[in-house]
Amino acid sequence: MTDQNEPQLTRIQQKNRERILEGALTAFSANGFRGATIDQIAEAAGLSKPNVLYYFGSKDEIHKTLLTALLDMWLAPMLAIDPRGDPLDEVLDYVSAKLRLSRDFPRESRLFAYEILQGAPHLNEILGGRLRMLVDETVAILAAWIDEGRLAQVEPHHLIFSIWALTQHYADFEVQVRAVLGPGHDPFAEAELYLENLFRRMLQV
Amino acid sequence: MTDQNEPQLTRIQQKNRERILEGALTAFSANGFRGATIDQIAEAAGLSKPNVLYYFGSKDEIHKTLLTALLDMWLAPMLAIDPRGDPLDEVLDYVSAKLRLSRDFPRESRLFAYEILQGAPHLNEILGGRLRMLVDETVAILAAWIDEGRLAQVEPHHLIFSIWALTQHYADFEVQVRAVLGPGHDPFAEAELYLENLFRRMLQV
DNA sequence: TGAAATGCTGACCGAACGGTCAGGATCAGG
DNA sequence: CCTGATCCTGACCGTTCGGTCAGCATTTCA
Repeated sequence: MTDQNEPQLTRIQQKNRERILEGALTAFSANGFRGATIDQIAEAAGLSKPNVLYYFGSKDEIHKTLLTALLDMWLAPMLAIDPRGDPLDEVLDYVSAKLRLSRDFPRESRLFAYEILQGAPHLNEILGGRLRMLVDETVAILAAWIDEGRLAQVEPHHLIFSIWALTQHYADFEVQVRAVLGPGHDPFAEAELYLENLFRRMLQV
Repeated sequence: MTDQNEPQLTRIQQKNRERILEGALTAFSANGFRGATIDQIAEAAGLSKPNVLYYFGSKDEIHKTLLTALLDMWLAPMLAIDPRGDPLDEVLDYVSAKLRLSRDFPRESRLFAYEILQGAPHLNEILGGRLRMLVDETVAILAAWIDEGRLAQVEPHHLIFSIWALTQHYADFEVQVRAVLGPGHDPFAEAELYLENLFRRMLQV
């Protein structure tokens, strides 16, 4: 039972669609949806503009495809939280994993940031649907831990928000972070230490 | 010695420039620089497009004027940190003030977010210049407090980043926050409690 | 090997956009 | 009331952009 949603793509289709999405990720994350042009995407992908539109019907479709394809990667670390694990370790692992995503996939982070800033025109139903359900499950786990006295009393929704905010900040506002720190700093390495300290202090009972 | 940088504006100039900046703030914060059009700005300001360009030479000039005019408001709470005050109170007051800015001026917050995401093309020299100096001063205050044992040992730069990240998140990602929380929540009121708790736990010695 | 399917492109289109300009309306103040 | 400065606009311009299309090239597979 392999995934047959997109009925078999040819070798060329597979390669070129991938190239386009890769180029589009660079373009969209650098300039936002309206700021990026199909020509930019085409050049980054090494294809002609009409050829890009041969594989994806419109600029919008490329954008939508990118966003939905990336959502899973973005949400995966939250799913990895194990209700049977040690509460503090689980949260700290989540923070660490999310920070690594920011470090290794800043373009993806910025893509989402643009989308949410814009008012999430493409993700609106997902935010209030799948994402909200996923968060609710995680909130339930956290609430149980707190009830059992294994985690300090904090509001679980906002705990999650704070993890998102703090980790994504280092990708989305990287320019600012680097400018303020000046040269000779490794923002992500420092953030790792700082955030572990922060959440440890806040969540230890 | 009144501020005479802009040699006296007429009554009409003053009113219309203000209208344009107000309309531009709405347009830019909703769609980003490239996403906003001069026509949109003109309509929001209740003026014709050529008239907008009569007061500001270009779209870019409007944007730049907005950004620099807003910077002071945005940085003011950090300047209000008093080295002679109680360390924890001072930090918590700063957090609270910054969160109020997010609540009351979300458009301004989003405007900056777009600018930084873009790579800060208009603010680059400010980020590494005035902002960095301002942060360095605040860092010095925080470091002194930490040295004196009046604040827990945390890296001051990243403390400031975390305040920015956590407070701005509620303005910039408001759509996501509301979607995940669902109806019947007051994100900012909850955030106030949560963040005070967070920073109190983290910073108390 | 040949023909059908797939892949690709140059040229082009219409709309949107930033910006200009000539000239008319309005206002300030002597 | 007159005049010069300020204010405002319709019409227009060149460019950019998303998207189309006719037709040629290449690949696939029987």
